[in-house]
Amino acid sequence: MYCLYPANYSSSTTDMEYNFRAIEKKWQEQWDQSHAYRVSNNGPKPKCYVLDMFPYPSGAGLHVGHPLGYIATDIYARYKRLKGYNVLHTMGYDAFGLPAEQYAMETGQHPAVTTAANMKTFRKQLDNIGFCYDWERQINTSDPGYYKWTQWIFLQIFESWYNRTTQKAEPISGLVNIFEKDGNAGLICPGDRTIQFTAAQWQGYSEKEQRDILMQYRLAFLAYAEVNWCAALGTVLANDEVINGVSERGGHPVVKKKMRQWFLRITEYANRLLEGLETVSFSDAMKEMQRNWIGKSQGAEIKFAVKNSTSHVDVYTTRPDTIFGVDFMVVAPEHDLVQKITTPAQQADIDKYLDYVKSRSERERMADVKQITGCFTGAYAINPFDGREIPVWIAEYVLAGYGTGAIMAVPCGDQRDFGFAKHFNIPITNIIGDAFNGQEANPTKDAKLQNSGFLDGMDMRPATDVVINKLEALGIGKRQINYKMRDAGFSRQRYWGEPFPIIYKDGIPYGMDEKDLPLELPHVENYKPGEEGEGPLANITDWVNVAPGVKRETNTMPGYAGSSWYFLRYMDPHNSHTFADRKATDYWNQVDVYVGGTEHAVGHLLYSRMWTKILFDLGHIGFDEPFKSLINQGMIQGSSRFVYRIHGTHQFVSAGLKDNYQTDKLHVDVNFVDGVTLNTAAFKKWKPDYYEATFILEDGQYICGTEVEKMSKSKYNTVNPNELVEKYGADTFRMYEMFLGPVEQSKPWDTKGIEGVHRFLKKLWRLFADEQKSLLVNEQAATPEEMKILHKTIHKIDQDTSSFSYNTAVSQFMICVNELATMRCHKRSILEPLLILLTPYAPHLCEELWQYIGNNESILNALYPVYNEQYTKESTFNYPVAINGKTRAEMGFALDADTAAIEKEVLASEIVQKWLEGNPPKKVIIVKGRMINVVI
RNA sequence: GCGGGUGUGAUGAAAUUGGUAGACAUGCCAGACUUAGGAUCUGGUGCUUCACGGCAUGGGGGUUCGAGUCCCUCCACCCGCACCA
Repeated sequence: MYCLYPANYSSSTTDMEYNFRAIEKKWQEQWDQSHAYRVSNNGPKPKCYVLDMFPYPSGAGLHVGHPLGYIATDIYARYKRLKGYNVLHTMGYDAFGLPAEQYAMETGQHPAVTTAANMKTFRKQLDNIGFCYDWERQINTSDPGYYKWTQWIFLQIFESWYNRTTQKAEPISGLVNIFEKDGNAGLICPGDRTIQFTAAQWQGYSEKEQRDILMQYRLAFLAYAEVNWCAALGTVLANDEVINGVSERGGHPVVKKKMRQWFLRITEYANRLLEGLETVSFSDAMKEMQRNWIGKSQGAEIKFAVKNSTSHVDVYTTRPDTIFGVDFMVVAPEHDLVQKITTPAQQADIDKYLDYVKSRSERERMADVKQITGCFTGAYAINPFDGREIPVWIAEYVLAGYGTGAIMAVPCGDQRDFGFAKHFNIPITNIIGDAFNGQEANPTKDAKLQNSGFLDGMDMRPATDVVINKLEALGIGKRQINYKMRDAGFSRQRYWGEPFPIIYKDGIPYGMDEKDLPLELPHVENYKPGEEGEGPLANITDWVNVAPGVKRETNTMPGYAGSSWYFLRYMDPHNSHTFADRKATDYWNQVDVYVGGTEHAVGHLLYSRMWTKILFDLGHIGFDEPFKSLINQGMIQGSSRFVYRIHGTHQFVSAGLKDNYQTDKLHVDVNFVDGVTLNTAAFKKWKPDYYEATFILEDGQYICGTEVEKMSKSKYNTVNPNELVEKYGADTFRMYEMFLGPVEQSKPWDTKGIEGVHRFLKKLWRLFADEQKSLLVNEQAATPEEMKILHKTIHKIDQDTSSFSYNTAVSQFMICVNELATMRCHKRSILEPLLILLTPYAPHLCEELWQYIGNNESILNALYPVYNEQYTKESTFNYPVAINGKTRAEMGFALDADTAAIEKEVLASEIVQKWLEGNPPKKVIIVKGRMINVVI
């Protein structure tokens, strides 16, 4: 357990010890009353927008991992304020989501009720830590006043198409105008490339036919896609709820089922999302992840005729140069073509294989590379260049959603194709001569082609173009840019999400009238799914059926709907006329610094970037990238503790002795463990099961096993920030979280070191006041040494704070206070600037001392001290003197000393003479102000 | 499988970005003050050696006067993979 201080509940802050509880309470109340964190949407100061990824308000509350990023941004926001900026710093809740609904199913409590309660808990925990959020701007995505605008934006997307010529989203009404005049000539339909019609044809279409075509162009559109269908539960499951092919709850089988669902056509934005990365400052790793997700590749689409059939197999390949090495084709099992080309003789085998694939998750299909599966369709494709017959297979490793859902397999050049060919005894054609050894594929691009018809003898790289040109000339293929990214599924068969502002008239979807928004989520009595896997809303018939033949959409939007634009709502959160006033969005513009975890690298960040681009294209905002810079906080992991129970008994054996027994490993609450030593008395009282526990000790103690895992309630390794704030105060807690290490780095939580930070704050306090003598601060002039440490500190803190290097900033504060304490410096001219520097980190303590030494204005608005180099300049440097790179001595020289003079003195020194052993040095390297190296 | 990240004392980490490895803390050891210490202060603390010295930044190799930092290669762990948010 933690060591305990005597409870220090005095409400007075005039006694001269560091009474953090009273101080923090006092200033939090005062700042609240004075609206110290209220921010206006204008003013003469430059703006700065500092944003945290807002949390999902889970029932478990905050643990110490959550505030890591929040503290970092809070320090930054306070720092920028002291530097003279108008800082927008806000917090809210991403309050729609699956856990609340699951909880509702288990307990019958309405998600709105539990969510409100959770938000209250979060707020209390956040307040405890002393953040400078403007809480008047708090938002909640499940509030109708908020999701009204989520629905409104959805309608904008629904009523838009992506004009590939102008490269932006435009209103669908403009597209209709074009169709009426010219048909869709030159406007490739993104939903179905085969759609072609003239103006006359368009005008002849029925409304349904016209709207069906428009749907293929819309940026929010309906299409069929597979979901995880659990027949036993009668519901669609999230990937999270499926474990090894069965439902998490109940262990029932889960299969794929096609359902009509909403999608966002994010693929139209693929290229802009890629290019936009050049304009933002995200880490290289983050950009790399987004690039890989978008997955742009260049290659060719090739049409292969199928023998004795009118069908053809379209494949996408990045390596058209290897076309003579194609030994088989693989079509995705769910591809429409499969049923058309399978021969009667193979039908039974194919059906069996399709059943198998239905039970496999996409992840399993891609990850299980050792287990090669597939099935021959009986059909043969024809190589257009040499007429070779190529067997067509289906295999789970080819996914329908990528490219054309079919590949040409070149075993000598692709390892997976190679493995497949070996496994099914398909003969391998070698088109790269010696570069292929027959043992493994060689994916080289730098070989000379052989066995390749008209390409024989050609290098692979130029051959690519030759093949594509020929394909295009023959009209059986074309150059094609492809993206791995798929359109984003936007439907959930769930209750607790935004209802779609869509009604179906005779099955045709229409957007609702803006003036009827928000379409509020109706109250339901239970959360059971509707028929055929529809969401619970389908059961509320009088809500669904608006009028005869007029029905509402019963799906709801996914979690990322509300979070794709929330940063805009903070700018103008109470506006009831628009999602955010254009003046406000123009003023605040992009988020200057956005902080959150890497787990959002490809989901949330890509979606919000897309929404921003759409709103920009449609003229609603003036910028097309939401986040100017992004910092990824590391994950705080939990350090779990384990006890070992001898199988079938109540006896627990210490970790060092466990191998002598057959034991069960059980999590134990980390709060019962000091380091690795178990508090056996507390453990026995933990659960009734353990009341009769007995222990086999080593050296008189019970030692626990340890493991680093995700911090989670179920693993009993969570640490609640409230308890630490209670014991040490918010200022200590804030600084300790920062002192742990770089914000970007993941690390397991360990409470042990928090004492050191607390001691530091107490030591700082004693520079100002003392139990016996009370106020110590005096008006004496500072010495050069004192000015030197002060200005060194200003320099380092300013730099580190602006670059989010908070761990090293905290150590600099410690170094500074240690030195000042040694010098017994109590001078106002030194301590006052130091307090301002520290304010972003420990605001309560700094405000208290600031007022204590006679300031009347709040330190929150003080002026940041300015570094003056003149106080830190050194005239001499203590050079490390190395022999062959190994430091052997130190010698001091003036920084402006002559190199030759230094060399002479170094060579003459006793230690260097000793190592030289009378020989002349081979070389002497002198780096001014750095080091000296003598090579012998 | 693919993609991204991390690896330095007993522990969290630092290292002016190729220049004294281990700053600052925690822990531990010794001491001072003290009725007391859970306050405070002082000193010590990578490993090894009596010492001179030698060895140390996940393993192996390389470039360099000089490598934690750059290059090659191998290993271990963590995170994500499209319906958790």
